Amino acid sequence: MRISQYFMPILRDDPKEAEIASHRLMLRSGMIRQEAAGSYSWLPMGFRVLKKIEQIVREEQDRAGAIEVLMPTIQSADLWKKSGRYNAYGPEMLRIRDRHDRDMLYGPTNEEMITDIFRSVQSYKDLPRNLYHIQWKFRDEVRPRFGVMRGREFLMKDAYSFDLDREAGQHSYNKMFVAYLRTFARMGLKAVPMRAETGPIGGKDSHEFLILADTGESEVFFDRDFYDMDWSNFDIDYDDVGKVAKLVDDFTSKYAATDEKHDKAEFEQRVPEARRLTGRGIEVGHIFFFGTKYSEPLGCLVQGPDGKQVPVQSGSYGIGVSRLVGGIIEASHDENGIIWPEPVAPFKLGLINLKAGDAETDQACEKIYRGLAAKGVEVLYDDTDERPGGKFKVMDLIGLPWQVIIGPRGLKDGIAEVKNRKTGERSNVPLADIIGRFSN
RNA sequence: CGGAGUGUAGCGCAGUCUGGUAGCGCACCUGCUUCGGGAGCAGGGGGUCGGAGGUUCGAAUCCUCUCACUCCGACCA
Repeated sequence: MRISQYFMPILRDDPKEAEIASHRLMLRSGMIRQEAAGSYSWLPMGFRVLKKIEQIVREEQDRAGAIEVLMPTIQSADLWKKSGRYNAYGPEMLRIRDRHDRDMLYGPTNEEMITDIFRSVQSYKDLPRNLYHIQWKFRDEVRPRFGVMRGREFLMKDAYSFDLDREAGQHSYNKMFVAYLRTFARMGLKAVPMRAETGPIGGKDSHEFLILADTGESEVFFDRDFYDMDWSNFDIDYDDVGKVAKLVDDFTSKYAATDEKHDKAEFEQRVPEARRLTGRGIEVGHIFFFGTKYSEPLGCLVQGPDGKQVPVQSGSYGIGVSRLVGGIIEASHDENGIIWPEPVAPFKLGLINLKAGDAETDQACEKIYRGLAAKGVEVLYDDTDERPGGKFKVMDLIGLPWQVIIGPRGLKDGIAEVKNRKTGERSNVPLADIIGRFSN
């Protein structure tokens, strides 16, 4: 993409309303634009990141055997009245009337709807199943803040598992647990699973996945061992019940809790002082096992091998996709701007033409730009006639993992400068080697 | 929902107390000089002053109502 043809409204100054780093940087780098309290338009740069994250989530859900569907944002209130949550949910739920005066709502979640969908299944032979979708939700928060980290409208992946009995349900829960470890690790995050309150959704088993960031909403206490574990390689056979359970055990046997669940005495007893870590965390995922909480009232029954009808056992599994965009920035930025982990970066590298309009420089840049594009490398090419200083600032701000800098000075010797955004490391690379270096 | 604020050009702000031609910086456009970490000079464009009503010869400014947004607290993926 050529910046001269792109839409990337960079703000030179900090917008006054943005208090935290991710919000400030997302506005400055032209990723988002606020439309109302807690609701944002995703501009090209932000949208690219959102889609990358969404795709990683999708791939890991699929890998774990979940099946993608898409349910509407606007739901009929009927199902919610049946489950009892229409009254229980409170003003967070945005209630709407259609032209026939029917009660509708903008879905804050989809347990009722998916359970109703699943009622068509009659036999245990069609279990287990796990259905998920990635859809916009709306929760009318009293006080939205922190940009996309706590908006009212947000993109969420929610999955729902259906099993015949508690034991099978546990395996479904464990599979999602492992899928979450993989998902966050692929984004360059260490999201620590912590035992959680089950909250209004209810249920027995529940874990939250939190990433560490100073601006996190809750205080967290955990064992340093988490950081020494292998977060990169959970290549696992999801059908191997024992191995999946073992991995979950490994990650849940160590102490980790948010302030809500924190038990000081237990923490001090189980974790040696040298390994005790405290900090703040941002919740990016939450999984529940809630059994028959919805299947019973909504009549989602299947016939077991013994011919008896039983309500299915369910769990639900959420990931805050749009929140992750902010969360990743909170976990990865410096005073100059964003530092994107490569798997979610909007572009892999930024190509800077230091002297646009100069025939030789233009030609060298053009050759590299086309060469990389031909190899499928995502390049943002700054072909504008801005001054070098401004280009450097903007490129650091938007945080692409690599910068390739080409100007007359290096061109004399046939070299380009390659800069790593994260480490700041620079090296001179012969022009002829650039394309090879960045093609996979 | 309690408390505190703010709405004036794309962004950041002054002007409001004390009514009298709507300003400044950045950004933007034109030209010239510059050109490896946010350049200089000259010229220029852009505003229903959040909205409605009122007072007045005259309202960004005073009065009434209203809407939106931000921050702190309680609450949350």
